[in-house]
Amino acid sequence: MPELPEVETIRRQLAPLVEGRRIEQIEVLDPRWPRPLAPAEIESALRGRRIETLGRRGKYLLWNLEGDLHLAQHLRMTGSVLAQPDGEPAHTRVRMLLGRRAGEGKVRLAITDPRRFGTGELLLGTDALTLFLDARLGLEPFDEGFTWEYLRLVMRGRTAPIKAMLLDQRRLAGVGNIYADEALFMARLHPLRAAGSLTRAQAEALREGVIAALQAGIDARGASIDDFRHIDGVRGSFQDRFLVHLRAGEPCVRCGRAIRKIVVAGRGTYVCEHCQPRPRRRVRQPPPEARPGGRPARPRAAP
DNA sequence: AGGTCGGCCTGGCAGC
DNA sequence: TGCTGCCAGGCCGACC
Repeated sequence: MPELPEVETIRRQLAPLVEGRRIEQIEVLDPRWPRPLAPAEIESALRGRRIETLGRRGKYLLWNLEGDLHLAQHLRMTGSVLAQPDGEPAHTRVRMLLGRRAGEGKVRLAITDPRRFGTGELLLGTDALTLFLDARLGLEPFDEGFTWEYLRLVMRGRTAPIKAMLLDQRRLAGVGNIYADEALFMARLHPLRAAGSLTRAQAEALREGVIAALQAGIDARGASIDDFRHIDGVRGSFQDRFLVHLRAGEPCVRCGRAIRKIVVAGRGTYVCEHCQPRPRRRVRQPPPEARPGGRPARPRAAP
């Protein structure tokens, strides 16, 4: 499923192909894709516009168009963007024809999405785009502001499992199920650990694990478990380098013990319970140095 | 108000 | 073999 590394891979491949071209034709075949707009509405808004830049924020692919118009595309679970496909790919939801650039031919694009969870939202103006994104997304993991302090700040007081917090896009943008498992393994943290219980050293390890897992995913041009494809239909290779994800029963690369599959936050979760020891109690109080500002303890309700 | 769960959606596959 | 039904999960809204 496209997470930050997969969307970034698409962006890097697609940007040099589409930037500077005009959307000559667009057909939105799935009425759910542009909601709340109707296909005809989004088609007429996009037709004839020049694509200035292709960006990314979290798992959103951002088509920045002339006239300060922005298309925030989300691939959700099974979306792909294919360039110059042979014929009509299966499950095509959007077709585009991009105009010529100096000395080059036109470019055909197909947005495919078997499960039809993907969306394309239209935003008029940079302010509207920023508002839209910031309401949904926390810091970018590669932003210099993503420090162990930030991590502990957004986790402070939380009793939900650390994995649930990593998957919460409003706290940290771009991490999904694959990279959460990989990052927690790298940091030697059990996914069920209460998010607010991390020590400074553990928060530092988690920050490094998140960045290392995402960078490894980008370097391998994403993970193709089933549906994710590059814009030329080629698969990514990160699925061959998973440390724990989808490796239930296989030996841990560090200790050799069998990796287990459990369910955390309703998601299939892979863990080495030797390297990532399971927490003893549900809630663990953070150590005193974990409470910057000395936030007073919340009074207990009378029984 | 934090935390959990169901719905969206369809291909793939286990089980009968 | 062919059918049924369950599972996968990012995100959002409903509910406790």
